[in-house]
Amino acid sequence: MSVPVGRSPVMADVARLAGVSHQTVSRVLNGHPNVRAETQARVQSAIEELGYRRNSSARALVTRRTGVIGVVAFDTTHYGPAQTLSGIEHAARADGYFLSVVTLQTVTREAVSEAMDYLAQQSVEGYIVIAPKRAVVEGLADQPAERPVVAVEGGEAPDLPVVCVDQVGGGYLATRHLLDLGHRTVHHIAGPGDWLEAEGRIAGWRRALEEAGAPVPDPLHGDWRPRSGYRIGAQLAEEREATALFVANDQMALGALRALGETGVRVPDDVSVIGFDDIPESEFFTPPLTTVAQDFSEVGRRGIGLLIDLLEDPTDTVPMTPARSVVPARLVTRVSTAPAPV
Amino acid sequence: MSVPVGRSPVMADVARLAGVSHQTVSRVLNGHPNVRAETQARVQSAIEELGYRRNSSARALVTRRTGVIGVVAFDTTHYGPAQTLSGIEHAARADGYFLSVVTLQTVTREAVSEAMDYLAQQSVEGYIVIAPKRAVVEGLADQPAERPVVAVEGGEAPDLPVVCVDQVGGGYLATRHLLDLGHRTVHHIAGPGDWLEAEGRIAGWRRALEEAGAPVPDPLHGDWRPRSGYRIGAQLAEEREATALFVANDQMALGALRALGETGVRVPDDVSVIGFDDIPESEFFTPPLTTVAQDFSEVGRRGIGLLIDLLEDPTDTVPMTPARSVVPARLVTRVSTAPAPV
DNA sequence: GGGGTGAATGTTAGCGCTAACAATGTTGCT
DNA sequence: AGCAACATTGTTAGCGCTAACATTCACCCC
Repeated sequence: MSVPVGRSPVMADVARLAGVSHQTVSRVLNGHPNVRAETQARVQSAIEELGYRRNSSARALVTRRTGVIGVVAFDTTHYGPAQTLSGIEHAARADGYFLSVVTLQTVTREAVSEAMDYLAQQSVEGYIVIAPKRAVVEGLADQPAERPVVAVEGGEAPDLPVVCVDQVGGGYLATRHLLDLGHRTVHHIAGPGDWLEAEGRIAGWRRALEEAGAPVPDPLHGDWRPRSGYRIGAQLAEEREATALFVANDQMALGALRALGETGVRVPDDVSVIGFDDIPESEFFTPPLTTVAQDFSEVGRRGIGLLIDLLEDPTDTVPMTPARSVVPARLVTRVSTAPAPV
Repeated sequence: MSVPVGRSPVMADVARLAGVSHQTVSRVLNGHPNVRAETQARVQSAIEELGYRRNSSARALVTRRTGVIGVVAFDTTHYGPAQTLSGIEHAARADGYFLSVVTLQTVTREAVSEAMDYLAQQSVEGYIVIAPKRAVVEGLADQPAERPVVAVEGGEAPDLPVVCVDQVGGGYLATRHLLDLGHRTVHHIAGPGDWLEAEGRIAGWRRALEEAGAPVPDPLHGDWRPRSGYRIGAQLAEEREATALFVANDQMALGALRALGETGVRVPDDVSVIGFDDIPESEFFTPPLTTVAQDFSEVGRRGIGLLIDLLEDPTDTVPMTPARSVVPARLVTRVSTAPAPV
């Protein structure tokens, strides 16, 4: 008896040791109700004695379920995406699913569909795609869709279940905050044009300005990175016109802060600056940055929740209007914003 | 003919359409040499016509290979770990492996072994464990080790293949840089005591000081986060003793920079500050931070390389001295360090 | 006491694939 | 021509599991 050498134990080994059929072992493993408590205990201890572990491939082959969710992520060096991924991972594990992750260098339609193809090789049951660009979301909707897909940060994706942070609301919140402080208008350093998050934040900013009857300056587009914020910030500092600046993310805000500081523009005395994301560093910028926080973990959780609903839904029908879940943004007030100079 | 409805096509369907046996289809799929070009083309087009995709579970069942590598990561909200994960992911995909990731909230021995257990359910072929704490590495060495494990950032793990950045060298580099600028000694804000990276950086710092015959102040331990750097920085500013400060990561350096600035200590005129990590933000700190860069992607690549060697090594013997790969650190000079005040 | 009921267990048949072997056809060489 | 060697294809068995059905047994009720 004891532990067989040479190969790892299979169900039949456990069955033999426990003096039952392999099917009874299977029943114990799957929590089937009609097994005598005494039998169950015998099987259980045989499992432990042998260190038996069920072969997931064999199981998947017959159940036609792998329990694997494919995730297409990108650019996990940024705070937001990394946090979202982490939220997805925890939620998935809590529900007993495994995650297979592909991270993309470039966020294009082709790269995404290639990644999904790669994941399909592994028989994932469904996908979560972090889709921050319009082109990606549209490409996603075109896909043959053999398996459920949930888009995260997919803006107002028309035909796809989506979870996202309320970017428009966040942009509105930020702008409104500055207008409430008495600024005549608010300039905006935006993200790249094709990013949905950038679009949403612009929309919220514009709405707040229009609602208040304030002039709407042209938004200035950066590339999310500190350097672009620095460049645009330097330009604004030179023009000496803006008194309030809404920057579409904290990294660019950092660059802008630095450019302003270097040219002798005081923040917040001369210019108020507000960011977006609330990265851990922003509390310690010079000066500490007022910003808009997003609950990325919640986005991940809801994304997984939505996908699992789709996977386990017994009715095979796709609902007319795909589910849509919007997580609110939150204003975090620190030092970089102050009443307009008189 | 055409696409069968109701179920996805299997190898037999392709075989029928192409007029061959299913085994020939298998041979084409596996790139077996002895298949006539014409047959291969016929099979290929049948595959495309049906949209056939090989069932990975069935394949894994018979080959006993899942092609899945389990990754135990933690705290992917920090720059370094997130970057490392990304490097691992790209390298794995390039070699045709899939990644199943578990991220941990707490880095304890138990959490790691639980995570590995979870991954074992999915029949991963091997593990990459990001093991930044001594306890974790030791726990890893105790594991039954049914499958290969590679530790990343595991310091000088005794009995385990390890890939890590040369933390000692990096600490030495940073300290040496400050000593070369004429500072009498260098104070150190270290990471938490049980972190291997913190230990390594301390060791390098200490070696550089001792080598130069400089006094060795007590290292002050933070928790990697900006706030702790701020607290310790404020304390140092009050003491007015240090002229050179080596901070174990950029986030704490940011906090220290802020504390110094608030108390009127000028950087680098009064105090030089050097960080570690070279996060994207550090170039735009006030002032731009001199720091030590780590090539995380390279770490990920080497980690996967090592593991795959282990997986595909035909000899089953574990080498006497496990492989060990050390990636050098690199000094990035910016504005926050300057010659000692006279 | 007999038959119906349901709980507990066993037996059998695949899931879709690859490995091993068997059976062809094809070539080159004596 | 005839045979060996090899290239090409087909046939069969089985990986380890679960679903479906079959069997056994205890129990209950009229």
